Amino acid sequence: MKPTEKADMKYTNQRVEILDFLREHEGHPTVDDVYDGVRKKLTRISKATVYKNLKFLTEKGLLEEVNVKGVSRFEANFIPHHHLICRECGMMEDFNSEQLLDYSMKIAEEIDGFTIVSTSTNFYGICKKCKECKEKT
Amino acid sequence: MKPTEKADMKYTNQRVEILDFLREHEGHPTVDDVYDGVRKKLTRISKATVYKNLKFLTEKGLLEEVNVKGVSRFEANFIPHHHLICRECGMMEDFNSEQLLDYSMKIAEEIDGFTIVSTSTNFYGICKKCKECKEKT
DNA sequence: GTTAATGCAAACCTTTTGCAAAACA
DNA sequence: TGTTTTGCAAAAGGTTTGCATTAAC
Repeated sequence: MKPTEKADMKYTNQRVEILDFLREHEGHPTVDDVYDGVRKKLTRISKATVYKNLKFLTEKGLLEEVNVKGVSRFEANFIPHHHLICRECGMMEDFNSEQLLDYSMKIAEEIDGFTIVSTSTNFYGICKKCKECKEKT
Repeated sequence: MKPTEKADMKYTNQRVEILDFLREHEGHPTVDDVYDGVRKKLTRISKATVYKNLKFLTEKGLLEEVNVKGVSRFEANFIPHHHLICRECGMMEDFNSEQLLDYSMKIAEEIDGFTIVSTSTNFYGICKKCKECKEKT
């Protein structure tokens, strides 16, 4: 937990560990991933606490939430980026393109009646693994 | 139901009504929206049937599924497009930009190990309604 | 000391599943 | 007729909530 980010909230062990976990794991962890990870340090933490904190921290703007196939995933990454999403297995990977961000935001500026804060492009397709699997059959 | 689209499947009343409903309602209906809509014509349809068909039709490629705030929404719109999503109320609106699609697909072609089929950019922000609401307080 | 957060269990909501009956091709 | 689909109810996730206890400030 960096001292620079003193948001208006109580810094409980649970909250700090959840934030730290997400900052150390970039792979879009699910709630269960966070729960399992944090439980290694705080063995008595409850899943409800994880849920409550993930929601709280998302509302505070400290986390981003994405939903793939009905499951919430979280990230503490503040650099805007895009996603590669596999239509087969739901696998999700970050993908960076400064150009595309710039381009999207330029288009966003021209939209009326909607104040755009951020953009994110999802690239849907088939990942290497699933493609190889399919070719075998 | 257009006769041009004879996919390899049985055309039950339920299935046809679900497809027709989605073709007539462009506002990203939820499962419940579809259920309520279709039930006006087929009063005895079950929600399980709606679920099964939405999944089936999505796998057949006749529908697109998007997930906002943990709830699935469906569309029968085959023209690729983008979305304006309100961070406050979850409201979702279509947004078209041929330029952005072209640009994204051009970038997609350069991605290794992932076969990109389509792209979709989400513009996150605050809709007019929510903005006015917030300004009042 | 006051306020906010935790942990537990129960509740909730969305989605899936199993299976006998019915509908389609 | 053979196969797929339906409808019902039950189950299975994922997520939220209520409330007494505990921790933070």
